[in-house]
Amino acid sequence: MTRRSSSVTIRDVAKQAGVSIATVSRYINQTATVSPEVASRLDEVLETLKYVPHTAARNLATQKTNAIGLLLTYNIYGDFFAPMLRGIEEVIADAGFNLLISSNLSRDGNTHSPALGPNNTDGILGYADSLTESVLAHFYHTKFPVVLIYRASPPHLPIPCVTVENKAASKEIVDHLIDVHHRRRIIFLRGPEHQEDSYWREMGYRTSLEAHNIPYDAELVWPGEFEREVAQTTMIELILAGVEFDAVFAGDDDAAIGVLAALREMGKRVPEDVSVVGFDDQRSSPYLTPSLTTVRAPTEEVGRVAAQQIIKLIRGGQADPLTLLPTEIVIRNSCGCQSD
Amino acid sequence: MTRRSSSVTIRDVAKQAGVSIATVSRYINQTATVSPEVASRLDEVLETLKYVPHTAARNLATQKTNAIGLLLTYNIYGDFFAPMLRGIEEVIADAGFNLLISSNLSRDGNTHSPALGPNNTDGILGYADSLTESVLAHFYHTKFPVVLIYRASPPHLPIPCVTVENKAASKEIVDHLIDVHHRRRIIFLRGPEHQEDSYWREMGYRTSLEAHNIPYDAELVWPGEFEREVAQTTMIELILAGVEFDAVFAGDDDAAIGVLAALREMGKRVPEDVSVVGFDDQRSSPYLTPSLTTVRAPTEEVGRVAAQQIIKLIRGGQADPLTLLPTEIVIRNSCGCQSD
DNA sequence: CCGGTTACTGTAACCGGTTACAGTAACCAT
DNA sequence: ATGGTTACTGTAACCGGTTACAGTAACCGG
Repeated sequence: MTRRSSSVTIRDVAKQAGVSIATVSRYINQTATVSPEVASRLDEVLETLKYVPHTAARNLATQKTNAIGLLLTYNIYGDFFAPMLRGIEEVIADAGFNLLISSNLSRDGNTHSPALGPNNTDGILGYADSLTESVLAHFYHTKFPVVLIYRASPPHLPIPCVTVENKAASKEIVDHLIDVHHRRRIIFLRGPEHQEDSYWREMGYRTSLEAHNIPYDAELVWPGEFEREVAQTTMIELILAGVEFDAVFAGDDDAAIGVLAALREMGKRVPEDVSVVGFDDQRSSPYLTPSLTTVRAPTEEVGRVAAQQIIKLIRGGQADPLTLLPTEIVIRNSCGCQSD
Repeated sequence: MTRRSSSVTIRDVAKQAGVSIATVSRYINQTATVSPEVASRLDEVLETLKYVPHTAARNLATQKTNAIGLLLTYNIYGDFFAPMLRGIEEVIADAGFNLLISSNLSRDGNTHSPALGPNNTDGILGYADSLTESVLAHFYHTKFPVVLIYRASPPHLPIPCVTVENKAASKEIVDHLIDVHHRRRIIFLRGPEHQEDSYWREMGYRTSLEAHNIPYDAELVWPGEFEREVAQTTMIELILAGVEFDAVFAGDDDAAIGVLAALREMGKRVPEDVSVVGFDDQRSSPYLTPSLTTVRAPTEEVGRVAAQQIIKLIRGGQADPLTLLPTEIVIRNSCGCQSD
């Protein structure tokens, strides 16, 4: 066939304007000055021909892709995902990069290499456990820019990461339950095992108990998996089993919704009989009944910061080893307070 | 400098294996058979060298990018976004494409050409009004594959689109209000002007009224903008203005949340005094008080279908001019029914 | 033994840009 | 006039793949 692509190339422009392709390239990229006459002639030709440089050709020549990859895990549910993406997209677009997204559930099973990497991106953002440790190690040793989101870097791989402060806010919200509402038997619903957020939230919970001389009681800590249904059935079982408690720290807001449903179902009043608190401050949390006391995580900011970090790295700079974004507790009614 | 990129190229592989680069290429792409000895030698070399073909080079040579673009508008809030993306990503990944995302809020203001187009994607998915009509026309005439999501194609541009059935379900839910709950003065809260979903939902509302011989009353139709706050203040004003009504079709679930808040604030009971229904069935809708009667839109399916269509187009096939995904009303308590 | 397949392989010309290097002309100071 | 700048421009060699075309050897039927 040898049919050239129908698109207009730099040579077409050069011919039309009566200059060499090098001049066209230089003018377009502003990498050298061009005589005024040539400039205006080029302006005109570029306009009439509607020339757009071919990305692949440019990438090949410059050895840059101008794209940043975002690696996701399959479980992109949840409210927090859209804001995170917005944060990322915003700064990436402003910096003139494109965003490439891939989730690692790809059909090729567990090929150790992800769909995004050095050959099609200038750097990648790895969400949670979307990257295995071995891939991470490989990227690290080849100095390929990577920033981790919602995940700490593995032991011997000092890869920059950005996530939110879980422990302090968890302690604070449990403190609130104890200090303000005099709760002492507080159930904690864990997230998925080996999940970092979950781990640190539990640490916050334990730290608060310790600080108040309340012994840790294994009978009060159960799986909630950050999921509504799981939390709901767990709570129902606990109640049926006769476990005594006066408050629930649900792990996250999704689980809190399940807890609320379970308590209503079992005839317990919130917040009179039991206080309930969550973590995340989802969009719907203010509108639950009662409105949910929880912890606000600056999700969009996480995205923004992560994007800034990877861009800094790509530009040859240093990134911060660890960015822990502050969280704040937001008091509503489910704990027993009377907010507006 | 002339420093070659550190990455291993097809020539390195060829040299190591003692064959020509053409042979390596053919083996990798399975475009021709290769003798068994060469094959096994290549397997080995590929493995030890960890060769990964350079995407840009391949794109340049084949004139394909193997990527699909998704154009977004700035307002990617909302629950519906994550599922839509999941649907898209799922089928795109399965088909071996990459997903490129860009929102059109880019700093270069309203440059008429979007960041994603023929030079860096094989086809694009345009969400809502992310593409201007003139760009759409240009793509259409150059036969560049485009599929529209949540938007109908403009008059003279038969571009495939996939969206959700709004009118029938809206009529059905208003029918329910009238037939089952004997409501007659039903407020409708419009979405943003010129928004297609909003238009068809209003058509459904009107059609239902007509079918029941209830005259359309302009006093009952007000802006809700699909936003919580707007809906809430609108409702409060209406009540203060003394408008009589016994039901509200909120336009969408977000607005319904605002309506619920306004009614509570003004001392009206739902559903005893007024029935409230929404549209979308957001994740939180079952957990509102009372649980929200609404319409379920198959958002993830929209993403999947759109992705399938664009892939079909890219592969040279025909796409369906219009895919209208069915919606279904889901009855809960806010209308007055007693669901579980 | 010979012509025609079949199976495989290599050479070299692309794809569409960027950029090192060399060259030209104009200008300036000596 | 001479040499040294400065300002601009063109030639051609890349970047790392794909693929048309040509070539070779082995095999097969007559």
